[in-house]
Amino acid sequence: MSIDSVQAELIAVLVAVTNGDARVLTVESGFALPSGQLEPDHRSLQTGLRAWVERQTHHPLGYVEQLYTFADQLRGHHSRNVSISYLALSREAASTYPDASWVSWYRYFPWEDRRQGIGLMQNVILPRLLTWCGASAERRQRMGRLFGDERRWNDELVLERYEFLFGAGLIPEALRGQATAAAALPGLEMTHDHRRILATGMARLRAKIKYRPVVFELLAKSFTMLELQQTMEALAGQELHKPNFRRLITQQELVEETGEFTSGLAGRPAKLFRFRPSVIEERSLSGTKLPLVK
Amino acid sequence: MSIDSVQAELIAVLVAVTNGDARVLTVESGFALPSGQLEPDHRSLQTGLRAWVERQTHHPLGYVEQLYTFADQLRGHHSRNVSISYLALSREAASTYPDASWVSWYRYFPWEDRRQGIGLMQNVILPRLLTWCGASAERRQRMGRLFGDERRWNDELVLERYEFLFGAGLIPEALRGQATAAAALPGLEMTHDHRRILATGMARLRAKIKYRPVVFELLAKSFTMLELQQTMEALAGQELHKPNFRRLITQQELVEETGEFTSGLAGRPAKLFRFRPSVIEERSLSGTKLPLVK
DNA sequence: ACAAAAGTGTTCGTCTTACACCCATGC
DNA sequence: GCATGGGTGTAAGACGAACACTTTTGT
Repeated sequence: MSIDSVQAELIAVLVAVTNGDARVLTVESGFALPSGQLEPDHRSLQTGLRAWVERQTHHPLGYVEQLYTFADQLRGHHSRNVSISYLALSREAASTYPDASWVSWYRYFPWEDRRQGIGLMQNVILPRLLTWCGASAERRQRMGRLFGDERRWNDELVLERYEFLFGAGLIPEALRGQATAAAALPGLEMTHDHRRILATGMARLRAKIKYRPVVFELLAKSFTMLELQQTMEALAGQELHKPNFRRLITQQELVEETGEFTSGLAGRPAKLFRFRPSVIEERSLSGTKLPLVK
Repeated sequence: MSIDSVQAELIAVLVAVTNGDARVLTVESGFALPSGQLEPDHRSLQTGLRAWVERQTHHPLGYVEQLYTFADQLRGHHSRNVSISYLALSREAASTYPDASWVSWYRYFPWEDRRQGIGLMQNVILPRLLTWCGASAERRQRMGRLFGDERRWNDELVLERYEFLFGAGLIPEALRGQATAAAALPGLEMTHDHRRILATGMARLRAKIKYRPVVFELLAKSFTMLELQQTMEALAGQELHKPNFRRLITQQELVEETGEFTSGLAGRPAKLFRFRPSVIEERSLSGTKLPLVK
């Protein structure tokens, strides 16, 4: 039972939604997620991450949640790198530090955005997956469950879909060090397994918004129903049924009217709402619900 | 950006269900969860845990899932201990290694078992919590949501309830190093924050069985509907409505008849079922549902 | 015969989904 | 007037919970 020398690193999936666009904070021109070494004066992992991100972005972090921990074995050494990844919600800050940029997460996962139709899916991805499946009934079945069927698309399977595509050799990260450079799918590449970590964060957030009122961390203090809906849609990558969305939100008494209205835009002025702070506690114990597509 | 010296430790919440009793593997006479140092020859954390538990219990591990990672700051040192906790499902093995024992998890959390009535809750816990709440409406409200109300008890809030009791000073672990030794609640103590880790594992498992068919990791190859139901009840700490339970399970086509029957017991012989292996994949993507109480 | 457990049918009410429609503003 | 977005009512249907009842064994 030898005692191992280990380094601990924090990796953040920091999400904001701006203009109906779900974005992550990246470094190295979008090629990496921000990460940093755990420092000895941090009392806990969470405070360590918080301090570190706030120093970088000059913006207070809202919700923070641990995602996953994994260990890389450093070749040749008896040393090891433990990476602890976090999901954090924020709003896009004016002053991000140099070299950092907010990038739409759908640039890394174009197939996860179904709001503008599913042409990419049907014309590019499905055909290539089908050839990879070949005669294997098992592969076809799993493919059907992950990707198929317009109706009953499960938005939470981001990671599973990524790993399926990875296994099918359609993800550049999977091909590193291999000669077979099969043409990759549309979608930006990332260093190491950062794209996998991002997929984990997306999946977690898509699941989370359905039973905890974390969306409000992504919105301004007051907002219209449409803004709220479009934020949800940006995260889910799907359109929602407007009338039912309104009802669901109001029924749950998550929000209250501010008394103000929007103006100057097309259409009838919309009521402005604010989040009822008293429900932060409550809802975390019961659950928030969403209507299904369109 | 100083590089920190870190040790990594694995902690397991290893669960089995035997005779309608949900149990965890413990060491030190039930005072600690099994844990071990991460060794350099483990390729990943998961395989490290797997190898380590299988060596200890001589039983193959079924389902394994990461729970949470936290860091202790070692006083006086510039050194740090990173603990990575796991939930693992197994069946009780004949040969566990010396000093290890399976203990019902309700011995640590008696209030989480509502199958034999809720006398403890009503007679001991609620009165003491009420005095602690005093006039604070906020505390009372939160208490009501976590503990109250017979009807609409949420079985997944194991950790939240533990932390509420912790905050109320009713958990011995909270009082260490303090003079005020208020009489603690029934329920075994554990070292460090192992009881909190166990609570995390219980909560995760109670949530998991509702949307992934992991229960089958805990059962023999063939089983009756009643055995399946009692296993679920042991985990949930609640009784389920028998006729509806049957229907829900059969409707979902999770199981198939083996053709065999039980015999020798009281009552009408029961059909034996086996889990349909083909659904391991499927269900992990859709979901399993359960009826509510009694 | 009776207790104990297995197993089935059906009703009632709620929640989800979808459709249809009216309202208020800018151009 | 008409396009755009805001907002409400309601009916069809799926699903969950509860109740009543029949069947098959051991003692």
